[in-house]
Amino acid sequence: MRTSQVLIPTLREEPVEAETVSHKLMLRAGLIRKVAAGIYTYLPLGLRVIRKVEQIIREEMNRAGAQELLMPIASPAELWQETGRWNFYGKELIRLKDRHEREFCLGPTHEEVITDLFRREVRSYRQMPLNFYQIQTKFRDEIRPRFGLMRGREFIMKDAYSFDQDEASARVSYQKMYDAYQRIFTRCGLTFRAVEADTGLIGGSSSHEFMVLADTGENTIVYSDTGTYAANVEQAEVLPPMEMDTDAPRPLRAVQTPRCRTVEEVTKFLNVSPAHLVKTLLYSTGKETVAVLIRGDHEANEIKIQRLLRVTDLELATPAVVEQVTGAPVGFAGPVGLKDVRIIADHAIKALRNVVVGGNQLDTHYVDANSERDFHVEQFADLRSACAGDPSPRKDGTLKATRGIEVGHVFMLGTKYSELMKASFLDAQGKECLAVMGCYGIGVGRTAASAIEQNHDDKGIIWPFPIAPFHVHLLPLTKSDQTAQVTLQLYNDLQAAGLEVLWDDRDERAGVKFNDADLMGAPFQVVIGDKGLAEGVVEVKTRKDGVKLKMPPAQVATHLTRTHTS
RNA sequence: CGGGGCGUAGCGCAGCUCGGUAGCGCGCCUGCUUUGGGAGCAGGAUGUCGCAGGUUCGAAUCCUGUCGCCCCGACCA
Repeated sequence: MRTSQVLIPTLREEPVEAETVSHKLMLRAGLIRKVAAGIYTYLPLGLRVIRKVEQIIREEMNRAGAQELLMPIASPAELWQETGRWNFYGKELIRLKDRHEREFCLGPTHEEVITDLFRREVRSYRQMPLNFYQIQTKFRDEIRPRFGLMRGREFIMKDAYSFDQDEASARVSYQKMYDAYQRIFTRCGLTFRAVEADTGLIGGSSSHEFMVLADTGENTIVYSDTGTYAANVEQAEVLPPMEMDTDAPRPLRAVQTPRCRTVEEVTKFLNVSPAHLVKTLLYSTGKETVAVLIRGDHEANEIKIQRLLRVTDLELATPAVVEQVTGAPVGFAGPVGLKDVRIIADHAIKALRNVVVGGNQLDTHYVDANSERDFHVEQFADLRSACAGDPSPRKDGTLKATRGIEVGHVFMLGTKYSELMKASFLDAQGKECLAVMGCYGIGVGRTAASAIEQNHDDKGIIWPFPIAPFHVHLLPLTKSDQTAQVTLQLYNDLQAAGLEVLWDDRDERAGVKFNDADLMGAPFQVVIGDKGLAEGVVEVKTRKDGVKLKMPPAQVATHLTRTHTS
């Protein structure tokens, strides 16, 4: 393709609206343009990348035995009411009414629609297992869209849904998708890791997220330094402490801690380590207020707390509630003498002796508090997030932490949707059974953006070959007949060799062409100019390492096909 | 939704305190020169100053409202 015949509006300056590398570069390299918050147009170059990622996904999904179909973007409210998600999904679901006042939503995901299809069309175990997928635009009215394609409100997703006769078979389907995902992200040139993830209130036995390792990731993952364990911190299990404090209990004392509210302030003032302070977090569940005790240097994990309490709604109590419950302003809550509130605690608390806790009174804390003697904990459980340095829950090493971008998620759904929507089939014994389901998502745009996060330098994008919008960027620098002739010849030769070629035929100076080519990030650049042609050569530059090779034009096609496959 | 910030030419910004002809750089158009890492000179085009009210002889500037966007926290591919 010739640059003069395609819209590639590169930007010289950094767009102010963009924060992350991938967002900046996607705008600067002319891949996308914003239409509204979290809603983008894919320009020709960006669309080529999207299509490449889609094609890789399509090939691997087909290879794994999934069949492609395409469901509608708009779906009727009734289906969503059947599963209760019409209400549960809340404001994230974009709703609309047709001319007859009938309610619809724009699909954020398609469990309802696919389950409806299954129950209408599938009768017998002989038709199973089944796995359907689609690559389609989704709408989620995100609270805060950001980072360009990383978190859009409208985005392209590959979603797949499997239907099996039983758990064992469902696990096979799940594993097939897991393996397909490994191949997909590997082919996209990403460094990633599959981690155990939260199964949330949906339940089910397994869930894995595929995390692209990048500092700009919105998730934290932990993994064993010597073993295979890896999980999202939200999910990662924390083992109960191995060793107990052996100090003899000292008598409880109240001390004045003027203007000390935070863990940092209190521990600094009292000169104790945060590991010997217990913070008391008050949570409202909608039904009651619960006190959660967490060691000062640990982080409460609200998902774990929700799971233990079996609630879907969990929020830190408002200052008014805190004051009502503790009789003191925020910052001085403690378990000692706390009335009418259940107290639950993280495992780590059990091991502690003589700790600092809030005094339930302004500017007051207790020191040398001990559980059972001074306060009663109803239940100890794993309630905190894992952190670097914790032992791996598989006992296969010590955990390390890193940031990740979630590009894919595979999920065992069990019978949640088949039960609610009565998606059943007849087994070999003629018995009616519920389909065991799985669902599997990949963010297409997010995958492309992640590739940029992992592959760029200060000049621009460095596309992995399989998803590059073009493989070769032809840069004729001079206007001689010879240059024109060689360029045209190369353009034809390289395309004949199966390479996708972008030909910068603009009347621009060398510097402009070089900079734009580096920005757009094709894996190879071929520079044609009178200087080289005088010696009978053109220059082949590899974007990744900047290495330049001189060779006769006739050798370029062979050289490139050999290089990129090696 | 809570907190912070911003809306002035295609892009990046100044002007706003203290009301009085709307500016700068880049880009764009024309011409000449230049041509291997973001050229030089000359000429030119481009704005309902986010929108709606109000105050005023007069509003980009002051007041009120509203919409949009960005950043920090709870969701997710």
